Amino acid sequence: MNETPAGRPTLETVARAAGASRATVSRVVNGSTTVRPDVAESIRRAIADLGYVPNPAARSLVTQRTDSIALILPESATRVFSDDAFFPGVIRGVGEVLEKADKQLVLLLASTQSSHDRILRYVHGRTVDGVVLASMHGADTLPEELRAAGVPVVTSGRPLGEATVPYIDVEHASGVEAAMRHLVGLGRRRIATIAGPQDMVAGRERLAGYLSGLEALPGAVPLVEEGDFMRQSGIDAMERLLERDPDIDGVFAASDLMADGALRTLRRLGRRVPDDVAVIGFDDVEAARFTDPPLTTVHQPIHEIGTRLAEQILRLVAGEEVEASVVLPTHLVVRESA
Amino acid sequence: MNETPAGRPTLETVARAAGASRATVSRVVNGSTTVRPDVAESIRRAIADLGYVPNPAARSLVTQRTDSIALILPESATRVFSDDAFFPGVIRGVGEVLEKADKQLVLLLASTQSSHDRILRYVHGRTVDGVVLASMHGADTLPEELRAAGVPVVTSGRPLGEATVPYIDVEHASGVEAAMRHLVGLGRRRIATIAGPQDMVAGRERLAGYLSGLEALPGAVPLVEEGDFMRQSGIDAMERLLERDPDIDGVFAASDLMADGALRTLRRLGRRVPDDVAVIGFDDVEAARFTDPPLTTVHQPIHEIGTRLAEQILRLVAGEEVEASVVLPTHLVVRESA
DNA sequence: TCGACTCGTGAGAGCGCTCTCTCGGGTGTC
DNA sequence: GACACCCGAGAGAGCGCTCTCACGAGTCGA
Repeated sequence: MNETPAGRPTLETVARAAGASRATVSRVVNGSTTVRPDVAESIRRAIADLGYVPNPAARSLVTQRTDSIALILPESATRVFSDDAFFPGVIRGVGEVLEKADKQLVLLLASTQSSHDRILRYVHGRTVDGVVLASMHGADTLPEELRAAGVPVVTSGRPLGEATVPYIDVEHASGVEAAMRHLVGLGRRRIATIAGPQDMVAGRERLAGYLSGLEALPGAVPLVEEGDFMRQSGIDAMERLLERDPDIDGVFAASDLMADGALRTLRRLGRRVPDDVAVIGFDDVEAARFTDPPLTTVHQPIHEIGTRLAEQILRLVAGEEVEASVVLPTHLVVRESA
Repeated sequence: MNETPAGRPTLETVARAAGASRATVSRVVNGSTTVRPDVAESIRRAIADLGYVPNPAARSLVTQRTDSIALILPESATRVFSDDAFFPGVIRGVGEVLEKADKQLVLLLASTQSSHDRILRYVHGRTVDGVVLASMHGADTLPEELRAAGVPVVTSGRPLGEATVPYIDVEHASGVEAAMRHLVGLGRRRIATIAGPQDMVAGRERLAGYLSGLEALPGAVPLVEEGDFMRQSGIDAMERLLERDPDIDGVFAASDLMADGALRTLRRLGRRVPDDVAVIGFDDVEAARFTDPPLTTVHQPIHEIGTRLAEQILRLVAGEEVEASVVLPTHLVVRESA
């Protein structure tokens, strides 16, 4: 009935227009070198003329690949993790690398319950070739389940408990230790910490860094209050800390936001920073340059976490081996608060 | 050779296991009601036993749907637009609604040049059923091109120039006017503004709101410096403003970040806020509660922008009509800076 | 000059699903 | 009791692509 189908051109359409077979057109589309140059050229022209674009569904049906990677963000991460900057930073890093590799980024926001199943369905349905899992809280079973499903997985942040999948993380403890050395070097002797949530590895390791850094001070007792990485919790924790010991002269906060909160409490209670109390944060988010005074903090390479995550998952998807873990360096950025 | 294929179960596998035909299993999977209950039940059991999950590629090959929606974020938006909070906020809103509708969210980060083509390829390849376009700079041609490609599109923020696709935006001008009334009501007479980029509608309309709000002050001359929505530009713009007129007693900044920057400059130059100079921002991001003093600002419903975007694109994809535009209300949140 | 290769190309199967069409058998009507 | 009807279920085509296999033509050595 219809000689010229109205819809999108298919391989068949292109083949007819170029006077070649579907197979040869497919070869050209996929960059095979075994096609005679002039034939390839006329096929390319036909593709351009017709505006042909391969149908990815048809392609993945046969190749069993989808050329897309899922990035799973726990709901909490979308607003909590240390700072909002973490989330966009990682996404951009991942996106950048995936774009170069011509892979799609499928975003799965894991809001609690139901999403767990939904994610597993996606993965079992092979909607994606691989999964990047960002900053898990607690001992989430998702990494393990995904691994069991036979899908390549990389996580951001070492999982609590035994690590069963490759991960990318940063040197939490050594970064904090550098911060502690800096405080001690400034002559601070009563150093407290505002720790992060202890159900996250980042929270735990930064606390561990504080404790080990404290060993440089013989006889010093740990002074710890826990926050949730957000600003308000830093404000509150600093109050509790000062109640417990009014003579604190140094504070390490496990996130910049909490450090900023601490700064506010200190200012409100009449302490001068850094004169009376030196404060160091962790993350080095944009806002750290704008606190009052500008925040000395432990820098972590957020963007690189994203690019590394993407690189690893691409290698796994390609069937290559990857290191069980990549731990990126952190370093102290000295500004005015310490 | 192999009676029991090792791979994932297909409809065929399930059909054999349940003693039914592929068609009937398909009916059950897709919730058709015309299947005898006992048959449906045994099929469901077979599905559960085998862990069957439909292959989305095969499905979209025949249905011509992909059940996924692209969210396109210009590179700049991922770090600039008003505040980082905007980006995650919109994503979460969009993701939330799409998840409920069982659609996938495909994130396309449009980093300048090449991505333009890549996006068009995606869309022409029908990798997605619809597109949500976030906060375009300038007179981007993308909305128009997408529309021409016959793909449902919704944009966030009214595009500059003629709007050819449905959009979601907020009441910039009237929100700013409320802010201006507030300043005038406080007795301020020399009111300046730190405007946003004038190649973005948000920047223009907020400036328009300032100008129209200024009309309540007979004889008042507009005092405008332009920023880029970021904090540093607010710091700088406020300096220029004070050079031009040291007696400024009110400032409207087109973003909270710029307002925070202005606050810093004012403090540094010895102005008291709000006593000497009252300051109002726009956005009502989290950080606005923590500026010094806490920022009076125009609230915009970031999360709702996301949910509305998703709702509209879902309706378009479903073939329904949608309003050419949805403009969400803004309102003034009075804190201490004005 | 002939057989053995290589190289470019086409034919055709089949990926897993949906959906139309068809058909058998049960029900209802007069 | 005969006919029309409806409902549940199966057969089979086909979505657009990749990839194996086969084949014809050209190349080369003996």
